[in-house]
Parts: sequence; C-alpha cells; structure tokens
Amino acid sequence: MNLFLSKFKNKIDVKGRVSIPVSFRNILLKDVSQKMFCYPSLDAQAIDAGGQGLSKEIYALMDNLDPYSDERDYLSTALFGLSEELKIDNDGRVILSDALIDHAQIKDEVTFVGLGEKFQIWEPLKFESYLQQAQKKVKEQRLLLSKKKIGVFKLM
Amino acid sequence: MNLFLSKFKNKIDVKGRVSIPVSFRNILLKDVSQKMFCYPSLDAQAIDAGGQGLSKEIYALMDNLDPYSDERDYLSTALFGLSEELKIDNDGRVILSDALIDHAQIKDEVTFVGLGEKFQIWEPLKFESYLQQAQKKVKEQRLLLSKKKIGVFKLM
DNA sequence: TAGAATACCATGATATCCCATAAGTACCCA
DNA sequence: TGGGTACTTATGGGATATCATGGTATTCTA
Repeated sequence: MNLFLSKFKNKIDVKGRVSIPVSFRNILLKDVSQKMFCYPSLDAQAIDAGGQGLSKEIYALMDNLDPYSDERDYLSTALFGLSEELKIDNDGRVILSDALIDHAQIKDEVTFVGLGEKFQIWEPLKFESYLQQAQKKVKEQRLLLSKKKIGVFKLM
Repeated sequence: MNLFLSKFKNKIDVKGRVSIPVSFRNILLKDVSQKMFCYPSLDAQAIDAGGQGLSKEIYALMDNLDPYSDERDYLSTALFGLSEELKIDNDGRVILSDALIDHAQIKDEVTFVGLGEKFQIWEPLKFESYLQQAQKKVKEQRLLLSKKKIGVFKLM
C-alpha cells in the first residue's frame, strides 16, 4: 500500500513549473497514465491531487447523485469544470492551471501535503495556519475521548 | 511477538543522522519495507514510531471516520501530513524531518523509549521530566486506591 | 513567424552510500 | 580467573548519487 505522506515546500519557476516531490511522483508514475489528476478542494482553499484512482473516486461520487439535481450540477461544475490531468514532464514537474492557482491563492511557492490516498497543494502560509487549526481540533477531540475512558493509568 | 523495550539515548550528527538502537532496528528490519514509520504523538511532545504495522493502524483509525467530514480532514492532515516513512540506511540510521524535530523540540540528542508495540523519540530532558511526572501520578493513584480499600492489602 | 509549450541540459544542495574508528561486549582458552 | 581476541554498535567523515531548480534549445501551433 503506497501512501502519500509528509509535506514538502517547492518553488514555482517563471514558466510556472513545480517539481512534484519524489515520493509523491513515484506513486503517480506507477499509473499507466503518467498524469497527475487534480481539482479544487471543496472544503479548503487548496488543490486536491492524486493519481488515476482519485479521478475514479470523483466519478463514483458523482454517480451517487440524482442526475438532474442542482447538487449534481453544482458539483460537476465545481469539480470537473476545474479539474485537470496534468502531464508530468521528464524532470518530474507539472504546470498548474490558472484556475487552480487562483482557487488556492498560490503565488510562487507551494506546500505539498500527503493525506494518505491523495495529497493537497497549498499556498504555504495558508497551510501552516490550517495545520495549526487541525492540530488544535484533533487535540480537543482527543481530550474529549480520553475523558470518557475510565482507566486512570493511561500514561503515554 | 517482538516488543520495543527499554530506553536509549543517541546523538544526532551534523548531517542529521541518528542511530536506531539495535534492538529496535532489528524489529523494524523484519518488515519488507525496511522503513521506520513515524508521526507526531497526539498526546505528547514526542515522536511516535514503529514499523509497517503502525502505519496500518493509523490508516484504520482514519477509516472509521466519515469520508467527507471536517473531523477526518483535520486528522488526516495532522497525521499523514506530518508523518514519514524514513529509510533506514546501511548503518541503521535515519534522518528525522524538520517538522518532527520541531514538534518534539529536539536538538542534538534523542531518547528512544520502548512502548511495546511502538516506541517514542523524545528530547532527553523532556522525557526525564515527563517520566518523573508519570511516576508521581502512579504513586498518587496507588495511594488513592489503597485508601479506598478497607485494610486488607494495606501494608503500611 | 512569433509566442508558447515541451524537451533537454547544467548546477548546487542535500541525501545516501561506503569506509574508518573507538568504545563497549561477548567469547574463548590457558 | 584473567587476559586477550574477535564482534558489535554508535558515530564520524569523504565520495557518490539524487533532487529541485534554473536555464537553453527545439518543436509545435496559431
């Protein structure tokens, strides 16, 4: 099982090229397509990305919705309208579309963040503040859980 | 069953390398991956680490949460985003990521602490004070318990 | 034919590999 | 039991490979 893990900060050069971190790249290049599938994250000001599997997942998600619902219209516009299959060049770089860059408010640097089966691309500062928030929420959640436990000897 | 036991203090060299204690290393090297999986401990200012099994555990933890919930997003960011699969070199060393070093406030020395199924990596002084605190808690708890008992096993 | 997209090459920083050494430990044999 | 020898292990350092990134050349296309 290959997971996208860890985070990496890379630069976008004058031509708009970004190196995909090797560990991520190696997972993506196992697909026949040799592409990086990506679309605007629905919840965050970030780009969701992954390999072939991710695009299938999105299709499946769409299939669950009523064909003529507003929901579906909205989703398909928001997702497919802005989703891309980016070609990975020989040096392991991609060029993000203007629409995606705009959505994530990216300038000349990005943070790649592993989320297991997919990863996200963030404007570095925005990610750091999101990360802090995430850690805070997780901690709160943990506290809630641990209070429910009756055991007193939980030391570590 | 192989357990991570005991504690060891090792140095981090100028290149950022740390030797994994042999007894721990031997357990890790039984995995095919030859990697050390680690992530920031949710409860302590330390790094949680282990073999392949630990990553599966994390993955399972995530699977219990609603795929499109905020909860899941936060947890996967806080965990996967900061976790690493560190390669173990020929001399049994690894290089900890900046994010992990930062989380555990590590400088140029670390203490490896066996916790059975997994182990933790601490800044040595922080661990010592944590240990004292933990021992104190245990003592208090014992006292509390013994007072509740009506004599039978009260020795002093 | 100009401008953009793509392929190709160069370089510095850093990670990885390989070897050396010193301190400690186990082992052996007289 | 003592003393020496062979391992093991943590740690240091130099050589080599990899990766991110900048730049140039070539191809495509409008």
